[in-house]
Amino acid sequence: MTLHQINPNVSVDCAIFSFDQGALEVLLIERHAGNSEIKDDLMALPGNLIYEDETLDEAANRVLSELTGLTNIFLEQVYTFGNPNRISKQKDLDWLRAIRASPEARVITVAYTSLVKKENLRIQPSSFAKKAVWVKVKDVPQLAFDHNEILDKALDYLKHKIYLEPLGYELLPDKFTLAQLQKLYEAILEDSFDKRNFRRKILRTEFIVKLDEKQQGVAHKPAGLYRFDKSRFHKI
Amino acid sequence: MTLHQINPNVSVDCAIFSFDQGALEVLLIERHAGNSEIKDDLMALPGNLIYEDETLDEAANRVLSELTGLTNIFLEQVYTFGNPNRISKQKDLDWLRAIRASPEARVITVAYTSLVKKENLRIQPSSFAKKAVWVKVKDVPQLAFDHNEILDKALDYLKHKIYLEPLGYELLPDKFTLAQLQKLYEAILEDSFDKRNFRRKILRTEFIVKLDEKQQGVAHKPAGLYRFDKSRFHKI
DNA sequence: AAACTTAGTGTATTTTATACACGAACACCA
DNA sequence: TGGTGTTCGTGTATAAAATACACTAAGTTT
Repeated sequence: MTLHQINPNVSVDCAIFSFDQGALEVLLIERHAGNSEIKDDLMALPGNLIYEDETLDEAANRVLSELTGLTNIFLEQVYTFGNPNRISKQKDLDWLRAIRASPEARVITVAYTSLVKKENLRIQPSSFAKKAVWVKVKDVPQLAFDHNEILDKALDYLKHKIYLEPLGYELLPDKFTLAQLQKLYEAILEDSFDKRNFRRKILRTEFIVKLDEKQQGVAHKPAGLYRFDKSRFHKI
Repeated sequence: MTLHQINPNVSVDCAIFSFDQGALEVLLIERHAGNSEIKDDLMALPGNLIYEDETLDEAANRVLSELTGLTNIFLEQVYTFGNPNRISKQKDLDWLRAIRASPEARVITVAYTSLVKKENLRIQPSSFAKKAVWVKVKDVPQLAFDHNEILDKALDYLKHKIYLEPLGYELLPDKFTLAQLQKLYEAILEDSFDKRNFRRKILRTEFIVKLDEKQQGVAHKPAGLYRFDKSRFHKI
């Protein structure tokens, strides 16, 4: 392992979303400051200082991977937060003193976001993440630093983005029902839609294609399964 | 004047747009490194390192004001650029050595953008800006650092944003014709539209309202003047 | 076989997008 | 003063998209 010099003034934070049982979730870590005695610490978005020799995108991937074990995630930059007093809660100050070489340094942070299919993932916290947990967005508690604000911005970004691209498939299993897809849209946009109109609109696009398969093991009429056709999408 | 500590790792850059004679323009500065002998230097977007005790938004406003004299501009954050080798052109290195305390420091930069009505402005370059000039976006030459890339990103941001809000009025005089507005949309979106359909769409919104006045001094049928009604807009 | 639950579908109406061409108003010039 | 040049300003028909709305079908469970 090579040594890297750390830039004390710039960090990245990642808001990673998944979708489970009709609700949006975000990945949070429980901080763990080695042998310090901080109790009941705040949860946080995975994030850390960047190295001098990596791009911001690379930093986001590395930090996410170090803290949660997630690799090869396509992260997108959302916004940069640089309020000089974004580090002011006592628990944050205590924590920085426990783990940082320059705990007093002003840090501006570049927020990244991504969508993942929870089912495929094995999360393996390490570094200063004691645990990494999925928390329903509706149930997110007070977080470290300005991470609640970062989370809100990432959610706004999602809302805008879903108008431009069919994000759905990034959060759902490879085979999914239209009801699942509709619930996902409803969760992201915090709205609800008419089933017939939603289906018409989705199927008009022609890159959500029907499979010759049905849902299994449900106590009612099974729904047909669909998949996202990437090649058809990229043609447009 | 109070003294401020400079953060050597973080800068802001501003892409300020205006509209004149049917073309989009961007404000560039000619760099001026005191008594150094750099010749034929590259032009740049107005930008500089931030102070430790200001927010990023404040920094963008201050820097813009110091370099160009523009004040009270509503700047919006666009994107953050942090490639470790974004400073690699010889002219940029020479210039940093002439003006910076830590010329070798890695700098990540937060890009901001705004739209201004050129007619109302008096531009007064100072600090290390020898001159500040409006350059047609189509004619922008090679710029310092990664400023061409920043400019492109700001233009993309504009294109997206004009779908969401009627940006037009920020770039046009208070009273304007629909033909001017249409040219503005065409310049930003790099497209052209049917006059009747464009008018219909604009007037449907109800916050572009007709005045009881006509264009003066043109050698043809004078166009009616319109204005943007902010209060009607904010109701929606 | 009846009850339960979600799946899946069609039609009518309104709104928005697109395509397209000509007379009207004014300034200028001969 | 009448003709020329130039941009202004408008209407209609067609297609596409958005919205509102309710019942039968296909399975499982009891």
